[in-house]
Amino acid sequence: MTRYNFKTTEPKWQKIWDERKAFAASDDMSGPKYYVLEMFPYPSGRIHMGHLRNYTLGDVIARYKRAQGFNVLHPMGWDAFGLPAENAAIEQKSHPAKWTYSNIAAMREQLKSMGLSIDWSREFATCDPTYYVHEQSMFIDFLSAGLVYRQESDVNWDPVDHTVLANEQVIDGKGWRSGAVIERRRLAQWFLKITEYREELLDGLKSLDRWPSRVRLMQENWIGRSEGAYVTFSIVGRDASQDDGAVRVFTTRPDTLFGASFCGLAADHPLVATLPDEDGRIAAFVSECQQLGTSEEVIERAEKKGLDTGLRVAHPLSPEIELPIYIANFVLSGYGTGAIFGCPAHDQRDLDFARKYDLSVTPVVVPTDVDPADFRIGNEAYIGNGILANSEFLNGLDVATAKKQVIEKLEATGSGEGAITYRLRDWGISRQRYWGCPIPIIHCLSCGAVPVPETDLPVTLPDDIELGGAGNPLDTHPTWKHVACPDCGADGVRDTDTFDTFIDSSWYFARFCSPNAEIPVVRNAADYWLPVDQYVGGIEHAILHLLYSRFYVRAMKASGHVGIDEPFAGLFTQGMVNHVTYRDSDGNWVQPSELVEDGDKLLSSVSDLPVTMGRIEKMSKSKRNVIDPSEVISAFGADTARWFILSDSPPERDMEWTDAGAQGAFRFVNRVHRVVENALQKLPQPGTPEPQDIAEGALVLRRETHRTINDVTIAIERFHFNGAVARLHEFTNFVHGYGEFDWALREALEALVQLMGPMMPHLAEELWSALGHSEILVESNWPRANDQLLAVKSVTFAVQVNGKLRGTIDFTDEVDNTAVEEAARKIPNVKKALGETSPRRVIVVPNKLINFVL
RNA sequence: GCGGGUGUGGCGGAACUGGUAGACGCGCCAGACUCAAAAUCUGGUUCUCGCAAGGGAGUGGGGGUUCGAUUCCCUCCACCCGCACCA
Repeated sequence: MTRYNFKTTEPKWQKIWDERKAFAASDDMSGPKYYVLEMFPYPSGRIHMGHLRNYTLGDVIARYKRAQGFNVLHPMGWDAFGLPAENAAIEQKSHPAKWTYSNIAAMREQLKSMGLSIDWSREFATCDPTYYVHEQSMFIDFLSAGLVYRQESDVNWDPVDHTVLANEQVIDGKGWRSGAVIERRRLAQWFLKITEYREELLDGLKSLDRWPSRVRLMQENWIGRSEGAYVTFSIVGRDASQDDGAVRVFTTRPDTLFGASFCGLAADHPLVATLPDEDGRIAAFVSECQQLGTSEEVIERAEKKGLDTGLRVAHPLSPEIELPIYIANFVLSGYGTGAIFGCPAHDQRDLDFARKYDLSVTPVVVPTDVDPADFRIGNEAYIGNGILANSEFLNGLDVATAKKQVIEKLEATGSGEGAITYRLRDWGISRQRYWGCPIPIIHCLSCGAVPVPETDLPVTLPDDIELGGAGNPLDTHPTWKHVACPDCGADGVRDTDTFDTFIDSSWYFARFCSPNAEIPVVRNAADYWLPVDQYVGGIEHAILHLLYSRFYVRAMKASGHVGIDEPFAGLFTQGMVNHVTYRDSDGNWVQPSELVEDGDKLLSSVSDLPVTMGRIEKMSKSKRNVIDPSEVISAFGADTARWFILSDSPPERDMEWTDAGAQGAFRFVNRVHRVVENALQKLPQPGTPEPQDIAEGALVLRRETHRTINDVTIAIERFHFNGAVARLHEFTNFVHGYGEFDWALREALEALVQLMGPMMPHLAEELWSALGHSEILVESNWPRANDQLLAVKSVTFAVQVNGKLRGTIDFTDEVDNTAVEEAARKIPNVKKALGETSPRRVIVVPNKLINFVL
């Protein structure tokens, strides 16, 4: 018997699959389809463990569904535009396209070595003009559908490099390359009206029952719908009919209006600029607020601070009450109106603020079981439900009714109205960068922004560019942007921005349905294949990519490109791949490959210093705890890598990559090969009919086989791949003990090989062929469990006294409750525990357990 | 700060709708084979008391519901993730 040689076997089967086009999705659209998609990779140059995990998970599903008889679409492409290519090009004095395409070639080879069941004939890269031409034409479609507009918006501007920076390129307020202090600049940019679909996007989440609930929740929070009211406070001593005569606030708690003790303005609220500021105190406070940063986290965590503007507003419903206006650092300018009224008794931030500035705290909602006269607010705001008090006409009402009535009153007096606001803002898609899809617009002095005519598409990127200089290469290119206006023929200028790369990934799944079509999407192909039945990817895309894509298909539907609302019917979010970290005694990170054993100590081969093991962390270059999947594949084979990544950890959770685990998987690969090879001579020919008489021992094996088929099938359906792996281990151990019962043994081994096929496709193919099959495994059908063999024959009852286990009894056939009780009482241990007393109750759970309650 | 998640042997983890906690793997221990090692095979492995039969404790801590709780409820602790344009 020969040892299994993955080095020759794996490429052999990859070649055979390739030659047979085994994974090409069929054009015959009559049968049931299944579209499996993993998030396509950014071509960084090498695959990492995250890819290995992602594509293994997707491949298990794809292979399983194919065996179940589905017409499976499982494509692969490249999210090929983006900033890293530009950075690499600058560093290597090369061109982003060259870098990108050579990375694609390298990564394609690596992915192929994993043995994925991918239809490579549909591959494309988003940086290819044959892809992005459709993006440009759809942008023009969206423009005519009224889903696009242009507006000034803030960007991070690097005054030294004359360039716009992404947020991640701004470190401590300075440009990452130039080190210059970053300015906020307003540039005219294109926006997609995602807010037009906010209700639908929110509503649609309810239908996505095969999405993780936390992703739905994150999107829900992101959209941030809140019901409340606008309330206008007129400024004492100013003309309320003028813009600067009143403060308009948004509140979700209009019921607490009588508990208001101040108004707060965001630092960049328009009113702030109109305030007299002789001593510069306001300017100083505003700049302090702006330095705080803009993220919600920072603002919410910061100490609540304010500055009294000296202005007073009148309470809209009792004008005799006057409230101070503060500029407050915890008021967000981008949300609501950028102004609030503060009700300290019922909002923690407002309470912290009121205590600091000694403002009044009047409770207006009192818990039902407390006398209003006794209700005091300490250091915690009361945000619960209750009955209104100290609130004139609202007194005695519950919160919901009070909200309704106060809104009616505000509307009647013209000082406010009920409203719904959202946190979601429109999607700014202009990027002042080279390596992206050019925005197909020509700016003309007399005609304005004119779309490039369909016949002139694509607008391609110029190749002769200078990267790394000052400014955007498209803008500084001598000729590229100068073109005639398509409408009037006068001198025009191209839009020199490119699309946000999230646009590229917002419709690629639709393109895979008809990847070579002259139009973006062929309707009947899209109608058949979409939506994606199972999408697999990282949780890091929970909001942006997934929300943009959900919006994008709605926009595509509005312009007739597709007929669906939701792009991804099922979503699976995988966990990260972690690894222990090592540091030497100087604190330098040490790679696993640099470790040397010295007795029971570890040394670094680089520094010769002792090494200690640190935390288990996400693989990252900076912590030097990266394991290269390609090295694993060349050392142990793809099947081992796949098997290990599927075993142990549930796929949605973070997993730890360990060398020992990989070794264990490798041992199992060889063990399965050995177990099957050893049995081969004992087996009857494939296809031998089931014998009439079957020995009791063979029946036991058959029952185990069919239970395994059942368990593994259910485990795969539920994405419990670690459970499927464990079950196959168990079954292999079981089969290994059998040396006879040849017909049943063949049945068992065939099931084993088929069940492990989605996970270890090469070994499974090899053994399937060794078992004498002429057709390849991927063309065989998934095994079916025989219900008769699944039926429970023997059962074990747990016997408890007062919930404590005192013994077990086995029955070879079904029994009734009295028989169980009778048998249970005979167990010596039980007898002892029961003593002379008769139990108060006897609880019997069929086929499970009997419990005597004393 | 707000929102969400996780917590089970030495380790990764299993346990379907409340029903024998620790499947399966790693590691470790013992044995077989071997001149020896590796590989392989067999058995054991939650802690604790006990020679044993058997008992006690045990799923982050505390409390509750129940005949019975890893599972449901309350509360506390620890760690992790998200919170605006980065792929």
